Amino acid sequence: MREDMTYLRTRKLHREEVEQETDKESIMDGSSSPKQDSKSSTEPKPENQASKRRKVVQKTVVKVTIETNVGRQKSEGPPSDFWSWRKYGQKPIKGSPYPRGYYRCSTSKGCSAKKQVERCRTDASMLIITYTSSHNHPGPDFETPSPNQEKQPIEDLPITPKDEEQQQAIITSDEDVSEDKLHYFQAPINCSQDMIINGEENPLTVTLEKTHDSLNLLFDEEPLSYPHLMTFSTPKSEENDFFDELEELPISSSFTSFMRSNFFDERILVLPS
DNA sequence: CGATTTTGACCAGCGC
DNA sequence: GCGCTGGTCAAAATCG
Repeated sequence: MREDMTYLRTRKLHREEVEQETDKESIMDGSSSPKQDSKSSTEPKPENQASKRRKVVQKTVVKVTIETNVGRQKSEGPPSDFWSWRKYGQKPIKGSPYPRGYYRCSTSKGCSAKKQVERCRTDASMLIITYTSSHNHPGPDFETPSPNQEKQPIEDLPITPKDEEQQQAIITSDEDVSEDKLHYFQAPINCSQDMIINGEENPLTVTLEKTHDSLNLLFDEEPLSYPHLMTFSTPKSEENDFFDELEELPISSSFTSFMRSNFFDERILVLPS
C-alpha cells in the first residue's frame, strides 16, 4: 500500500522531471536525454508528425495467419520481418478478447519503428500486425551478427489449435493516415469469415490470389511506402533460412513462393537504384 | 549480468 | 467538460 503510493509518487515525479527536462531541452537545444521520442506529447516537434496526433502516423497493416504447430516454437510467427522487437506494452483492446502487444525495434537504439500485434477477434489464428514509423537503419543482418534474432511475439496470446495450417499475409499501407482511410483488403472484423467464404476446398489458394492481386494494386499505387514494410528485403542468407523454415511446412510452399516472387519483386521496384 | 518481458499507471486524443 | 480508450513509460520480474 505504502509502497504503492511511493511508487506512484516516484513515477509522477519522474514524469514531471522529464517534462521539465524536455522543456529545458527545448530551450537549451538539448544535449542529453536519451528518451528520444518517448513521450511525443512532451515534445511536439513538427519534425515528428506523430507527436500530437494519434492518427497522423505512417501505418502498415499486415494480417498473418499463423499455424499452431510452429506457434510456440522460437522461430514461430508471421513472416513479418527480420528485425528484433522489444515489447514495451500490452493492452486489452475493447471489443477484442485478445490483448494487443506493443513492440519497438530493438535492432537499433534510435530506431523509431514500432509495431502492434494483435489477434483477429474472430479468428485467433490470424494476427494483425500494424507497423508504425519506419526503420532508420539498415537491416538487422548488417547490424547484428547473430542470425537468430527474429523474435516473433505471439507467445502470450492464446493459440487455438487448428488443423489447417495456412499462412496469409495481407499488407496494407497508409501514409495519409486516418484510420478510416486504411484500406483493408478484408473487413477487419471478418477476417476469418472472409477466408471461409473465399474458398471451401482451397481457401488458401483463393485467398492468396486475392491477396496477390490486391498487393499488386497497392504496390502500384504506393511503391514508395514499402521500404519500411519490406523489412525482410535486406538479409540474403537469413531470408533463405526463413523461407526454408516456411517451406518445411506443408502449406507454406505456395505462400513462400508467393512471398518470394511478389515481395522481392516489388522490393526491386522500391529500391532507388 | 544484460536484455527482454510483464504489468500497472499515466497521459492525451476522441466521442458524447 | 467528462469519460473512455489507446499508446507509452518505467520499475520489477524473468530469461538466456
